[in-house]
Amino acid sequence: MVLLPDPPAESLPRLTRSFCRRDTVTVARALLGQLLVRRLKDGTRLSGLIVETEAYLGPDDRAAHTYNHHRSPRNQSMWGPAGHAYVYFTYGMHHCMNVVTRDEHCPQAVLIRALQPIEGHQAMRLLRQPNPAKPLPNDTNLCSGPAKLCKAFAIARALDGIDLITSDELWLERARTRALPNKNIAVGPRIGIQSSGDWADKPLRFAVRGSPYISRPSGFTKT
DNA sequence: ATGACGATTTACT
DNA sequence: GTAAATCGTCATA
Repeated sequence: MVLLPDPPAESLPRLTRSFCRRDTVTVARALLGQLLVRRLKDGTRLSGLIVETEAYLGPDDRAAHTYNHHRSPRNQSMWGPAGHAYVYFTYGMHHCMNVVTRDEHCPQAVLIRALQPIEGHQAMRLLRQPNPAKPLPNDTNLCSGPAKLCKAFAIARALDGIDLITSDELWLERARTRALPNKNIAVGPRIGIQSSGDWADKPLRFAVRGSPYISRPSGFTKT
């Protein structure tokens, strides 16, 4: 089982806009092992290593919110520059967060699906608060899904469109210089998009191989 | 104005 | 394994 090492306690250099502007699959892979950081209003710092991502490839991608060039107030962040957040609300109760990739008017993004909690476990637990009488059994479930991590990080529509490169509320830090080697990346079809025809089968989900912090251990077809 | 639909999670059989 | 929760968004009228 491959556990990622904890990054140093002090803050790391940020990921750049150039990092995010690259090919979306490349970014989805390169984000694995990098740190998502949140500063709450009260100053609390939360962070987690990214262990699972999905690539959404724009107008051609039937599973993407920008399929067939669909553009609306909801998804306009995907049409903007790389390095901004696309946060959407779904199922009447959940938020999910993406990192926008490529150039402006090329509406692609990487969905962040799971994190390995690093800083602020206690605050995250309070934010998740599934049932105060029945606390979460362990930290592997804290951020093991796209909506769970948004809840734990207090990420909602108010943060949609935020610039992850310059923001002091939500940003990305470089926890590893080299991309995770391919042999340590599990690859499979994306989750929850079964009605998307042939795009449902494409290998656009990426995870740190063997990590206990991912949303679902099954479904991976290759490295 | 109305109805169908989620890039999900949780509880329950 | 299945089902319920719950509502913003968008297409249609």
